[in-house]
Amino acid sequence: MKGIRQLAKHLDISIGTVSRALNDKPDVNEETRKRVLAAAEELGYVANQSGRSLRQGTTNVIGLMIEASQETVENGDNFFLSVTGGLQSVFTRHKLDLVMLPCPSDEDPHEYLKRMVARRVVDAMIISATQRIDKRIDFLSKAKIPFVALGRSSSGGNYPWIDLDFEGVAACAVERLVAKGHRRIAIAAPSTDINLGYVFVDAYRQALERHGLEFDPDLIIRVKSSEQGGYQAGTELLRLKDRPTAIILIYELMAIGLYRRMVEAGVVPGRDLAVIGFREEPRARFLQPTLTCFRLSLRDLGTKLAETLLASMPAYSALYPKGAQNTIWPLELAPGESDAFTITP
Amino acid sequence: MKGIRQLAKHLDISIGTVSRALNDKPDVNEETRKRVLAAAEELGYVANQSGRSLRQGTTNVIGLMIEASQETVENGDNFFLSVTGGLQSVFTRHKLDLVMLPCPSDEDPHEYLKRMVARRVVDAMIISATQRIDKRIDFLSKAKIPFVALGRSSSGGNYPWIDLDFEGVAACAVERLVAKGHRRIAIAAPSTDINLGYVFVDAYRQALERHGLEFDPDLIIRVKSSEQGGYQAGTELLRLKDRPTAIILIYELMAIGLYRRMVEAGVVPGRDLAVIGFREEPRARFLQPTLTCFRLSLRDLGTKLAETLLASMPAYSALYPKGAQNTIWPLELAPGESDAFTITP
DNA sequence: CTGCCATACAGAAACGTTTCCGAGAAGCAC
DNA sequence: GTGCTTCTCGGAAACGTTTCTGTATGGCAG
Repeated sequence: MKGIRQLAKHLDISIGTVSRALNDKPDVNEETRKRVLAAAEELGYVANQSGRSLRQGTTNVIGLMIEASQETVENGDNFFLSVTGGLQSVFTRHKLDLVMLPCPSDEDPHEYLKRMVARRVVDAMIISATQRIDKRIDFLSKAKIPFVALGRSSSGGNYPWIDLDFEGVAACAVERLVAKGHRRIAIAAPSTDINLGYVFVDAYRQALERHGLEFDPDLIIRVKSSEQGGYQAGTELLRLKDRPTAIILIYELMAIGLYRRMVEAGVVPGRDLAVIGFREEPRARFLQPTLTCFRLSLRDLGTKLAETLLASMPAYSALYPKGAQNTIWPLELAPGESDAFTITP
Repeated sequence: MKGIRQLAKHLDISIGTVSRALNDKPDVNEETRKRVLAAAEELGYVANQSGRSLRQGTTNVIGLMIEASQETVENGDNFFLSVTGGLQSVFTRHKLDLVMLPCPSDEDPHEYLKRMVARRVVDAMIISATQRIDKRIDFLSKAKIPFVALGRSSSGGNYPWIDLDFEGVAACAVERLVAKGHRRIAIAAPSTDINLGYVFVDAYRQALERHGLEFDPDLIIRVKSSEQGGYQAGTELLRLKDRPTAIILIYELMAIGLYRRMVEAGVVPGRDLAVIGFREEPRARFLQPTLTCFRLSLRDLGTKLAETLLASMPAYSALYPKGAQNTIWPLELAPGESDAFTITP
């Protein structure tokens, strides 16, 4: 005989009363409640989660699914750790715990998700790295499991998501460069398999057209989102005839590699080539000349994710009014020296 | 009425038999088992984890605790994701699931651990970023919760841990440099608060003494384990009178910053200064000249961690014989060009 | 036919918790 | 005294699963 029963016997009180006392339910004398709390503290009693979950049909655990994709591992940034900080700042207010669920690389992410959800180990899910067509979204919608996605997708119709403001960033970057007289603006981006590689480049194209500039497919340099990719992008850039005078990097870590390649070729970033990076990256912060880039708080993004998720959960939706369930997350321009290069006609 | 009961009714069989069929227990006709499995697949039945945990007293979940500590953040996500790959390769064989438990930065890691364990949400724990004195280890030992630690500690007496072979690496690096004629060998390391900053430098000192070289405290450059730290280390190095001819970097990411500082000063790594990095880091892989460093497979480290843990769990110890429960994980020298610089007397 | 074993299944208890239902006691108005 | 709340608590059911115990069946030896 363990658990709440022992605690009840120790207090000579029924287990029902003990349970109500511990869970801040009414129908329990204030003095009794104090006695119970004191005894629980003294005996180190903590409710068994399995029993509670079984009875309540809820686990009070939110899952953050993580794919150990090639890209994630290679980039090796603190993306998830930073986001979890924001998530937890919200969840702890509601006694919800966050667990990160790493999908084994040899298991289909969709199957993994199904397994985790079917076993009822979490109440709700946060998924990221969404594909343009993502079976997980269809599944979660149909199974009526509360979830929120970091990233848009064409799947599933209307569902809660948050995504970065690629359009805004691309427009801002292009406008800034055009204002400095640039006409041939290259862009380094990953392949179109990845949603970002598609959406961002499309936004770039639209921005160009708004400024009456022709869209030259040669100026799209498809490389990996890494330092090495940046180095390769530099090589590609140097090879282009009628060389561009500016380049937009879709992932800022590329800047480190690009700088290296430029220095090797005697091209000085900021003086001979304007460079703008997309997302702020701590490791690129010490570059000289400093990089013009777009900044966002991953922690704040995390809190917004959490709030969006809770708003979609019946038990919490009262506290987090169900406004727009989709958010385009804005980024802030952080001007640096890397795009100082100005074309004077 | 849901779950196994519905499945049993659908098959017109008792729930006991269904349960045994699903769990590969004896006392069930082979044909019946097939029928049950087929029906479960058809109806999409998956056992509710709460019910199962409650009955069995076991959750089949292993927790990997993650602290958003200084060191962790610098390592980045890829460190843990690589390790989880190895962990899961073992766990999946036993139908164990891995969850990562990120300790909120505003909660005491020890309290967080206690909470997770007391609620019986995991059967066992993997902890990392161990402190020289670590309350978690004492707690887990006393509570008889199976666990394994990545990193040594002075706490808790005899407990299962795995740690990297700092001594071996320091000895090998020093020996290699001494053989090339170097006499003044600097080392860039984090502060002694971090276990690594203490143990590694101590091993370096011992290695020097074995070769009859004097230990000069000025040659210990205390910087952060980051690119920026490497850059600072470069500045410090250049300032030293009787400048060292070689430097050992305790974290390879420093090399990127160090290289930059050296190039700025007209010092060519590998030609004018010998450089050896401690741990291989994908982000530093493209450096020129290539870095001499020590390599380890994080994935293999993960499998060893998992095996060590399972060996300490009664339910699995038969399969993973309890050998030495402590492992000094060896690293492999990956020779590059960065330490080609040789002193000829 | 009896006795005995092995096989295959049904039935029920148990895991620890929450929550529903009912009831005793006390207070108050009539 | 009766009737009606209000407060506090005890008892028991329920959550979904695993596992223990019992039992019917059939085969086989005696």
